[in-house]
Amino acid sequence: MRPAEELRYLILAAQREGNRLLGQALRPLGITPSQAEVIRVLGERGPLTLSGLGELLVCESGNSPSRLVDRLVGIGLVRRDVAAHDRRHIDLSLTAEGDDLVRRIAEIEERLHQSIDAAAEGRDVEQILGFLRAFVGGLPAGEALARRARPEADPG
Amino acid sequence: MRPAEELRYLILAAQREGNRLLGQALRPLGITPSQAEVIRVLGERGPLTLSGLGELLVCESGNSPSRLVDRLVGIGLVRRDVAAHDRRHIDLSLTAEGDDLVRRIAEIEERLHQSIDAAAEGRDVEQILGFLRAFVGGLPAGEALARRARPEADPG
DNA sequence: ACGACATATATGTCGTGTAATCTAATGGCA
DNA sequence: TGCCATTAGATTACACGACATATATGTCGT
Repeated sequence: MRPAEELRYLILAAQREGNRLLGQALRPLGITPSQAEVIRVLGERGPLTLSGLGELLVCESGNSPSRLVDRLVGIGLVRRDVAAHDRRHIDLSLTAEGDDLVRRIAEIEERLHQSIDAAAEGRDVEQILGFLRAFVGGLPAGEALARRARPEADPG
Repeated sequence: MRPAEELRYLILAAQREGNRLLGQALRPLGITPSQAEVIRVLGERGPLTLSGLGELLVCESGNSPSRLVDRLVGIGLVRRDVAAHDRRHIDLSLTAEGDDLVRRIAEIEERLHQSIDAAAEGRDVEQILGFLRAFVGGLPAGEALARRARPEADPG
């Protein structure tokens, strides 16, 4: 198997296993990894419109994250209000209950990040970051992440 | 954003965008990326039982890939026969039509691999491979890939 | 009023994880 | 030998996520 193919499958495997581990860790909170991403983004950048949120999410890159948000509204973690100045827009913000989760999510994610650090131990992380940034650069999910990780550089 | 977190999201972004690109490229063949993985594995290692196939798939890690295979049987690319010696087992093999697809899939994947090579240009691929292998080592999807990439080392 | 465009929602298909269930084979034991 | 519990393999149901597409609705320029 040529290196590029192994790399492709390794990325698939890492994403799937990481998501599975995170899902198990988040289960006591009653939310999924994608839902946790929404809550964390709203906690840091909220309030946002639906499409504004979509531009910051790595999951659910292409479309508006309507259904994802619907479930969070359904379980009382997110509030959605029609914007006064433009009724096409939806203002999304965390409820008090959602706000409480932000910190607990961050703690759970931190444990995952520590296992990532362990795998990166003794390796040149810049090589890895550079490769992945080059691959996703210009693509929707990559741009969303760039807006999250380097918000000042956002020309939009 | 700390490096481990960016790494996590970069892996998510790369997997999603790569899968999206591959899905578009495979669309003319009428199959999805996961289905393509099944066909390539059956082409190289078939015939296999359902659980034997499951042990070689990076997608669909935990369970038997019944549903995935069902769709391939439905569109006439895979044949399933109950094993004579043990009726719990299912023997899976490619139909002639499925066999024809193996090469065309390989060609499409090759173009994706070239864009992976482009992103890896000038970078130490061993650093990247090492990190990802360490992260998924011991986890189901990582083991499946190890059996694929390094079949001789499979201890059974 | 009309059309172009942006925004929001709805839907269909597929993929994936979990868990429960079904069936077939196996092994222990009277 | 016959019975039963256990194990293995496969299937199914449910929920969520993701991509593509279609549709409805609102805003703005003309």
